[in-house]
Amino acid sequence: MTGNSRSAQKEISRNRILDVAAKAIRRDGYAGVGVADVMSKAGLTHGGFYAHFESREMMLAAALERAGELGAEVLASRIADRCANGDTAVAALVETYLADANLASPEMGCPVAALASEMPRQADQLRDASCRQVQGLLKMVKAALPSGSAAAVMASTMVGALQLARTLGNNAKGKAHLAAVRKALIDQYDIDLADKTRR
Amino acid sequence: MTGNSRSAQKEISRNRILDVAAKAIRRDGYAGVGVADVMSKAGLTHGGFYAHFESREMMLAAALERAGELGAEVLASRIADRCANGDTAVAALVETYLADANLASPEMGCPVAALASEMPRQADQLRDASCRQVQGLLKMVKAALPSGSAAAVMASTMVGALQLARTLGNNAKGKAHLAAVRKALIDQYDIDLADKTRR
DNA sequence: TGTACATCAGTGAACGCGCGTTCACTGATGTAC
DNA sequence: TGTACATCAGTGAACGCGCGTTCACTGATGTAC
Repeated sequence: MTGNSRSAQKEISRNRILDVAAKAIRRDGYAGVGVADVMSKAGLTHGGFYAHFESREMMLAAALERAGELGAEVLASRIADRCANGDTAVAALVETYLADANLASPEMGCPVAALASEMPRQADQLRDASCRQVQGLLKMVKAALPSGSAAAVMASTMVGALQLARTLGNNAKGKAHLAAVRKALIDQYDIDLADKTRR
Repeated sequence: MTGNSRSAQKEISRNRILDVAAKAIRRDGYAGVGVADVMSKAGLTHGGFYAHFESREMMLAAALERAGELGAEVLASRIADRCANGDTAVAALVETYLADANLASPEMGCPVAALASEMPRQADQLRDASCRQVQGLLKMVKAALPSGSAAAVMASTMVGALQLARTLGNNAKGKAHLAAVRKALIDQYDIDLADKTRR
């Protein structure tokens, strides 16, 4: 039976582990996340880990997927709010993805921005999962753009901008970088639209 | 005396270690680089490491600096070649930084692209060194752009594009991503220049 | 110039610690009769 | 309904391994006389 209170409890535990891990990988990177730490933050002991996951790597892949879902949810709802307030889709996307608040809390944000430079180095399963996250991000950006063709640039710019800003620091330097990129992207899209109108 | 053959030999060793490490961090990330591995690839045993560096982290910081120098050299010479062949500065930068060849060999390329998502997580010394690399990249990009203001976007885009492409893989998907970004960036700068002429 | 001594780059064994993984066990939940 | 047994999520100790770091030692190079 699948509706057991035992198996229901187990699934609750698994979900708690994944929520903890989804934050952990974005905050500390794949390499910074340990089995014992995740388990203890989920209120469990490390011994039980392998009842939930085949290996640490499988857990990381599942955590990445979870992080992608959570990140996309947050992003989508904030973008919807901004659009409801009159922003264009592009402006809403840029202002949300590159918000100053994301400097301080990578663990709540986009896993691609948090992990991109580690992604190409992972073993098959985790690497494939990472690749899917990138494709998901590209798809999401494509949906927000007037012309689909520029999605590769827009996604690359946003991911890169967040990473560079985070490296510069959660301070004036980092914020100035984000602000410059936000402004340039939005201005550029205004010009693009104007351009198209002119032609 | 500093001109000793002993101390000269030591400096040669230190340089060999740094060259090895500068490649290693770009290929395997900070987290993937071990003291023993670097030393053995430099033709030494691990015991001698601490005669050259105070700690693993100090070595990583020095290796990052070395990687930045080497990466900038390679970049500058290829850009100069392209400019000599008639490319604009922007086109030369974009085509060089986002060349397909960089997909396969991060260990020869820009350390910021190879390490950006790990950078914000490092301890003080390494983090500061990482920050300086980002600033160096921004400066370099600024020098190649017609209007300095867009350097933040251009640098972010190039770093992000290379990371996303590497995650997509050294295959058709990754190459298509790079090609899309190259084309869009160069087209955009043509438009920008035309725009400025018009006004 | 030659000899005795000092220096020091590099060696290789050992250390301690953290981490992924395993496993015997526990006790609460579910099942059979 | 109650009792005996089976299941299984989670516990906690132990394992083996890798890695950063330390240290006594070696042998080649440099110095003093």
